[in-house]
Amino acid sequence: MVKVRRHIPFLCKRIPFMATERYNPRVAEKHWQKAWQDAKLFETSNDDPRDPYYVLEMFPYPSGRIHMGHVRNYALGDVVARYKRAKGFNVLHPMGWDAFGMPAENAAMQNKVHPKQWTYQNIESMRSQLKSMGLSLDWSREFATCDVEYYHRQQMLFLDFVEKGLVTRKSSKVNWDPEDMTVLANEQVIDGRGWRSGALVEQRELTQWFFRITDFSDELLEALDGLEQWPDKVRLMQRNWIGKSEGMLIRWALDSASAKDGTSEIEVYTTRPDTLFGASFLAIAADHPLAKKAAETNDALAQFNEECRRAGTSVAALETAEKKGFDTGLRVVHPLDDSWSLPVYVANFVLMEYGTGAIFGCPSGDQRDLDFANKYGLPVVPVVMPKEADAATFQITDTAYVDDGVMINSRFLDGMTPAEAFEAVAERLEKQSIDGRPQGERKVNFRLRDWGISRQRYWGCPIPMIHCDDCGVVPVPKADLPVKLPDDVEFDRPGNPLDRHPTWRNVPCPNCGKPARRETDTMDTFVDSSWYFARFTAPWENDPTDPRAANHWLPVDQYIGGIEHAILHLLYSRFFTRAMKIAGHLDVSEPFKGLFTQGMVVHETYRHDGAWVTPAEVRLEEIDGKRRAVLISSGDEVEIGAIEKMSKSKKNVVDPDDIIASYGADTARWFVLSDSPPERDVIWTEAGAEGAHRFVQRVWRLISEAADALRSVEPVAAGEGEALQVSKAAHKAVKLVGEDIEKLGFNKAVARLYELVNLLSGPLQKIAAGEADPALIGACREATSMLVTMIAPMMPHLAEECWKVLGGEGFVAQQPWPAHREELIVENDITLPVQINGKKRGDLTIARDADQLTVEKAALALDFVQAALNGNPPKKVIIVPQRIVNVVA
RNA sequence: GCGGACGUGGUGAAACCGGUAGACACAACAGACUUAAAAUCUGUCGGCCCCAGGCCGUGCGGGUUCAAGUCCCGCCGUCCGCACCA
Repeated sequence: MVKVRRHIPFLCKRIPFMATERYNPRVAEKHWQKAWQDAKLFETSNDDPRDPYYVLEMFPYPSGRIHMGHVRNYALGDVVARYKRAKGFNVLHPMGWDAFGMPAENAAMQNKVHPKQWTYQNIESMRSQLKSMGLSLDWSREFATCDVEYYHRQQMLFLDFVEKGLVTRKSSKVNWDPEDMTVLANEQVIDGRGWRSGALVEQRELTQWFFRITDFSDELLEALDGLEQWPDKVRLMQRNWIGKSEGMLIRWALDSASAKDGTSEIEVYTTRPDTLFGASFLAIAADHPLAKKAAETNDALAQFNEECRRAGTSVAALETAEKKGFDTGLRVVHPLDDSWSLPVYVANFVLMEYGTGAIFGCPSGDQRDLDFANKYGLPVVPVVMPKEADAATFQITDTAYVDDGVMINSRFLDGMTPAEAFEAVAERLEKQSIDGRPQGERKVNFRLRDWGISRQRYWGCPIPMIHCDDCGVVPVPKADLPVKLPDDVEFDRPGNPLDRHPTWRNVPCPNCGKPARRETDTMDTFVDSSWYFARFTAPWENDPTDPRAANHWLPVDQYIGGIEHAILHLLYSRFFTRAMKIAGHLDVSEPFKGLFTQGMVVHETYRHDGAWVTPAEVRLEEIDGKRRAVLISSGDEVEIGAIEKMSKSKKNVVDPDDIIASYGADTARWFVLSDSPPERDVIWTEAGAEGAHRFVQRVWRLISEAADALRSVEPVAAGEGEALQVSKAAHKAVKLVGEDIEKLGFNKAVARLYELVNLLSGPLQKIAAGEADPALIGACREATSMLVTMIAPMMPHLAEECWKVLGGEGFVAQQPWPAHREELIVENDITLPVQINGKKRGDLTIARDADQLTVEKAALALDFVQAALNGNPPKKVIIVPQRIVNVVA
């Protein structure tokens, strides 16, 4: 038995089917999209008196084509937007383009296209792709972040932030490619080498612009508690990212032999002062001033420091690398015992950016320190042990003990808990002094660093500052904004074309008029996406926002996007909103009230002769229950690989254009909403898409064939018989589907709609055949109206088509969500499962309002209960009202 | 390395606050219709057995409970983020 399925079936062959034609999405979808546009149905007024509701999906990067991830993201948001409109809200649902960034410059280098041209062309084609999805977007508010009109306002905001002291300049490290003479992004560094040149990448210090997000560390952390409509995991990720810790700064004196020219101590930050007696070394970052100084007279150390700098700037690279250290030869004196001295190492896992760039290592209490100590033969003294362990024999060899317990080998701390020991050490060190200052002080530390926004690239928002030899760094006067990107640039050489632009760079100083130079760094693209949601509320304004409009719409009621943005984008936007508030552009602190993070779209991978093959080149067969894949062109068998995130490199991509062209947008939307819960990954399968499409056709067939009979009758809920079952099912579905959509449980809403259609199919076929009584027709008239209104947020074109054939007025997109009647939903009798000793043995059907005693009596009278009890009284009868009966025999 | 998640039939999943495990769909199989195919419709569909019944079953091993997919402890596996990709 061989079954063959083509990936994309062609539905052009029209098959006559009883009275009606097959639904043709290609015609219907275009028609309704135009009709909505002509009626300006989704253009939103800021003055509408209804309650506002702001739905926003993360705007796309214009890579050129939409992918299935976009389809899923925007389908989810569109359901919410259309549903909320039906619930009577004035909905704002805008769209724009996150249009600055590296790919445009890469394209410029590779294909000799100007980034601007490349970007705007991509936007053109992606806009028409998005429009083919039938999204209820207000396109009149559209903008791209690379529009001068947008980045002009971003420059205004930047200057406001400078004025409010929210911007600073300081030195920070970048990946430097010595061959291409250019700064590389982390993703451009592969195994420590530049992706293009292959040269070993170095770390270089550059003076760069920063937003002072760390001024808000505590505020951003505390306010997370108020974000109740955010996923817990995102709040937790942000909490960990901000990384508040309560610890101590401890000053360690260098011993007399080590101290030289002004440096007499090393300041260390620790969260575990309680483990001080377990210390066996100090470790400092390669960029620590002392490491640099020591390297001046120690070539081997200088070389080691260089090696650390080559490791790249990403934390992941540092931490996964083998832990290495280099003994500086310096020694420090233990703060609680001046006869005890410890060695000072430079270590590759200590970061200058965190704390003081120096740590003390307690090998018994930290796995990393233990590995380090074992490698370099340093002592390991256990200082915390589990409560029940024996201090005399407790030892640490390969695994550090990191849990709570009792202090040992720690002199005056012995017997205390670590928390008590923390206090004891803190009190002592606060009183001790070194060089006239306390040796230790309590300090709250954050892992969060200031936000470096300088990028040495062309395709970004120019930072509106001017460098003057006499006046220093001077802001561009607001009247001179925008600082426009020059169009006449070349990408024939690596590096930032703004740096070598002959005229753009040279300007008179706005202060003194002498020749000066523009800042040639542009802003991180995260800046662009940190306030676009506010700009959407009044994109026509000359100022960055119209505060009235911003306060009317913000915070965004429902924000939807990928989990990959859980930390940076969302944290930066939260900071930006606060900064804009300080600058008077709006009066809210949090940008997003509700957040939803959707999963990815994944697909099977296929390989042939070691090369990846696209799904479109493959035919799937099933022979004797075994799935196999063959190349359409040659018939060769193809290896079916793992299911992975759709990516160009693995070629496991499905082009939404192809899907929409063959099945229509409604099928694509329905598919991505079905089956998988939206927060989880969804596997795109061709069979699943066909199944979704069959449902589209089925709904159309059932409704259009019965439409003639339905059109002329009044919708009315029935009181008895088969018609009552129809009414009950419809009213119940209205209630449950609404609840599911409110909770963003779209897969469950879809399942309930399938259920309703399954139930309606018999009666509707009867009506089409002219065999139904008036009560059934009336009930079905109401039920189909309800069904069509309910599928409208998900499959808007099909719904309009059905609405029309049923003789509905106007657009279904403007219909209110149906109201259900509670009395049709409540059942008089309920069926309770009856368990004996926790195992289900049967059911009990009884009046809904029966009291506990009645239920117990009825349950005990059941024959299988009697049989199980065998004449004995039950030990216990547990009745959970409306849920279950459990008889313990 | 650190941080976060996830794991239920052949597959995607559902199961509210600890209360009928597998709703709904995909795939598969059987039948109806058809000259045939497609489409459509009907039925079966976790495993095992002594099959009107029963036993086992939610990654693995323990525990709490009248009752565990759900709570607790310990493992195993998969995926995501880590500050210049967006």
